[in-house]
Amino acid sequence: MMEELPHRYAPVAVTVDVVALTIRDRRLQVLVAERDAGPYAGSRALPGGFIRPEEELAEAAVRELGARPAHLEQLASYGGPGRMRVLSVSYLAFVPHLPRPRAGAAWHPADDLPPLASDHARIVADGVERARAKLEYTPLASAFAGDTFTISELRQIYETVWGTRLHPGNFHRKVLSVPGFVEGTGATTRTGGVRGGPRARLYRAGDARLLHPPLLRPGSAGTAPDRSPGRW
Amino acid sequence: MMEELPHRYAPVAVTVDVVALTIRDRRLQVLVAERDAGPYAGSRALPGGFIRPEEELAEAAVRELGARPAHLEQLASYGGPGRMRVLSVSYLAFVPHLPRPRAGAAWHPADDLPPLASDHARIVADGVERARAKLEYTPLASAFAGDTFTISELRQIYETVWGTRLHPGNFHRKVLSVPGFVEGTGATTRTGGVRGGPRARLYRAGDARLLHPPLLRPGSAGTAPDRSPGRW
DNA sequence: CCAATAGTGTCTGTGAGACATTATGTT
DNA sequence: AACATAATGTCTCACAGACACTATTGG
Repeated sequence: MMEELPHRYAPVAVTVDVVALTIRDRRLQVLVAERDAGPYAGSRALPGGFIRPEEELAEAAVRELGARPAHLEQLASYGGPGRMRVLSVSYLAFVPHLPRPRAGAAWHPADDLPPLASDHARIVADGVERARAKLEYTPLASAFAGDTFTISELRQIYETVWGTRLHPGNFHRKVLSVPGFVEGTGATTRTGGVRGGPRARLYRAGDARLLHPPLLRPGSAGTAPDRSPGRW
Repeated sequence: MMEELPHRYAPVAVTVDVVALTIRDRRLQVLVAERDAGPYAGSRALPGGFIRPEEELAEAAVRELGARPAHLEQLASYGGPGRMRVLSVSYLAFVPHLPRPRAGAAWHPADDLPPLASDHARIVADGVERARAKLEYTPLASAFAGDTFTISELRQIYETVWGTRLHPGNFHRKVLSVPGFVEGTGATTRTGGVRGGPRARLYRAGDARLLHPPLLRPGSAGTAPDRSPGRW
C-alpha cells in the first residue's frame, strides 16, 4: 500500500542523534562529535545527521555512529517550535571496549560533558537514565564487556553505570542465580588479580533477554525505570 | 541561535498518532478513528495527523485526541522507507471514564481490534505493553478512574489492564502500604456493592509519582514452575 | 438466612543485604 | 608474610502470596 506524500503540509527535517555509551577508565563515557559545518560549527554535539530517504531510522543511527554497537534502541523524539522545524529522533547505543572513535569524535565522561548544541545535554541525561534502568532488568551490561568476562568485570560495569558500589559476594551469587544471565565457559583468567587472588572463572552472555528476578539498584528510594521520554 | 533550515535534505512529513486507552465494560479499549480522506479513506487508524509548524509534539497529540487526557507520554517513532517518507511519532494517553469520543472515532477492545492502517496495530501493541509496565511502578492506574475511587475499583483497573485476577485482600493491603499511592477522603460509598458487602472507603490519588516498592505483575516473577494451585 | 464484599490478621517461602569464611593468587 | 580477591555459606529482615477470619451490606 502506498502512502501519498502530503506535500500540502510543511515538511520537517529529521535528524538521528545517538547517545553512544562505553566504559573507559572505569567511567561511563559518551561519544561527542565536533561539528565542522553549519550554524554550530566548532561546537560539540551528539553524533548524528539527517536521515536519508532510503534508510530505516536505526540504520541511520548506525551510519552516524560509524560502528555497529552491541546494543541499539530508540530513545525518544524531540521536536517543537524551539527546534526550528528540525525533529530529532534519538538512539541509545552500548559500545564495548574502546573502539577508536571516528575522526572528529571523542569520548567524554558522562558526568563531565562539554557544552553541547541544542538540547543534546538533556538527551544524554535521558540516555544515561535509560541505560541505568536497562541494567536492572536486562542482561545488557555484557554489551559493555568483551566476549568473555569475569563476574568481577561484570560487577565493575554495574558499579560504573550506576555510580554505586556493590557487594562483591552478594553480586556474585545473585548473577549466577538468575537463569540465562551468564553461562560458564569452563576457562579462567590466566592470572589472578593485579593485587592477588585466585583466577576468576570466565563467563559469556547467556540467552536470557530479561532478568528474573531483576538486579535492583541499591538505595531503595530512588530508582524506578522511566521509559517516558519527555514530560509534556 | 537560529538553526538554518537544511533544505538540501529531503524533507519528511511528520505525523503524531495517539494510542488512547480507557476502560469500558471492564475491558481495555483503544480509540480508533475512521479515515475520511486520503489513500486510506474508509479504513481505520489511530487518531493522528500532521504536526503544525508552531506546536510542540505533545500539543499535537492533544489536538488530535480532541480531549485532554489524564496522562500522556511519548511512545516511539516509526519511520523508514516502508512508510513512504512519513515519520510517525506515537503517544500513549490514558483517558478516564467514558468521554464521548469525537465524531468519527470509536472505542474498540484492545484485544479485538479491527484492521488498522499502516503499522498502527503494532503501535497499539507497544502502547498496551507500555501501559501494563507503567502500572507496576507508577500510580497512573488512577488515571483511568474518577476523582475518587475504592480500592476494589483500583484493583479492577489493574485486573483489566493486566488481564489477570488479583487477590483482593493482598492487593488492598499492598496499595495502602505504598506511601503516596492513595490517600483517604474520609468518605465511603453510599451503598454496598451490587451483590452486598459493606460500604467501601473512598480514596483519591496521592502525590507519589513512583511506587516503591512497585506492584509487580503476577506471572512475570517466579521462574520456578508454578507450585500454587490457587491461581489469582 | 445466604451470598458477596471490605478490610485485617497470620503464616510461609523467597530473596536481598550484611557479614563471615575458605581457598588461591600477587607483591 | 601480608594482603587482595574469588567463591561460597549463614543469618536476618522485608515482602509477596496463600489462607483465614470478622464485619457489613444486599437479596
